[in-house]
Amino acid sequence: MSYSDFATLPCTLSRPAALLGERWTLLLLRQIFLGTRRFEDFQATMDISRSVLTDRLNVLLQEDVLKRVPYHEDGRTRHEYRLTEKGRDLYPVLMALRTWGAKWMAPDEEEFFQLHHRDCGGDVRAKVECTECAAELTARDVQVTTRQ
Amino acid sequence: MSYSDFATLPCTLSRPAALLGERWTLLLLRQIFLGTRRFEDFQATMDISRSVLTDRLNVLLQEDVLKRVPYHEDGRTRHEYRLTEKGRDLYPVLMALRTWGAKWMAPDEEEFFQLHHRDCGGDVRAKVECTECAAELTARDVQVTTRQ
DNA sequence: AGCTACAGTTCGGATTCCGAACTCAGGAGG
DNA sequence: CCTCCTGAGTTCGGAATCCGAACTGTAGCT
Repeated sequence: MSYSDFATLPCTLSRPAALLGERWTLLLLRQIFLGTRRFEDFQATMDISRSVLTDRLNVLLQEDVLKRVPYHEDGRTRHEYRLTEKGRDLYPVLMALRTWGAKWMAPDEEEFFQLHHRDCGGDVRAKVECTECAAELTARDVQVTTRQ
Repeated sequence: MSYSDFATLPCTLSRPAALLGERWTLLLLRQIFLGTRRFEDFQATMDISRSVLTDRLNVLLQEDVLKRVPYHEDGRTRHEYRLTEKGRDLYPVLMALRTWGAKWMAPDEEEFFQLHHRDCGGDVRAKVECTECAAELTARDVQVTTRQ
């Protein structure tokens, strides 16, 4: 079993983990959620090599996380990369990373960006809950049943 | 700015994203949350090369996500890798991946493992909420304010 | 026609990864 | 004491991936 086999295991955790676990992919998604959409802007802000950027964008297009959308500027037609619904749905993953980072890897300096609930100005955090009783859960509250 | 610079940016999202975005790291954490603790078992179940496994474990030790704990077997003392509190706190990240995977990458076959709330047997899912008003949030409900 | 900007592609060298063999420590068995 | 065995790495040569820089192609503007 090689790395890429985890992308096809019948496991709803290994599949996303293999996809997003490739180098640069999480950082690329961060940049996208921050509003970057164009090849040149990804390249300039992240300083990723152009060939790897091409590859990662293509993988995310293929997985239907991103879509190429035409736009007009100076009367020209170009394309930009935007999140699909599937891609937007990755928000909790990024927020879970950020919530963890805020607790355990917080920088001394000022934060690079801040997030607030539009309606009430409150802070944003990720959590795990039970769909039945709505209790907030930690790893210890959850029973794992492995197949066989 | 190279890849590793994202690990030291004053950004609570880029730091975890750079750490967990290295190849194998998310899959390694998955295996740990499934109960694997020993070098040989990681190597056998994931089929990762031994040198890369050594490297990834060392990074997670250095970041205080894992700790080496002595154990006894056949009268011998060996060491195993266990989650620290910081490591256990990554649970929402893995659950967010799984929630996304269940919605968008679900396999046709039977799931590799299942999760249930110990107390009530309910399903487990990750979500994003506002710490003020407790509303569940999507990317569109959140205002991003970039520094400067 | 020439210049510019965006969005890639190509390619040689550097880095990382892989697989297999090797090392090392400690206990068991003789 | 000597040898075997096992877990946990380390080493190393070849393969794959990544990087940086240059190159290509397309379309509009002057």
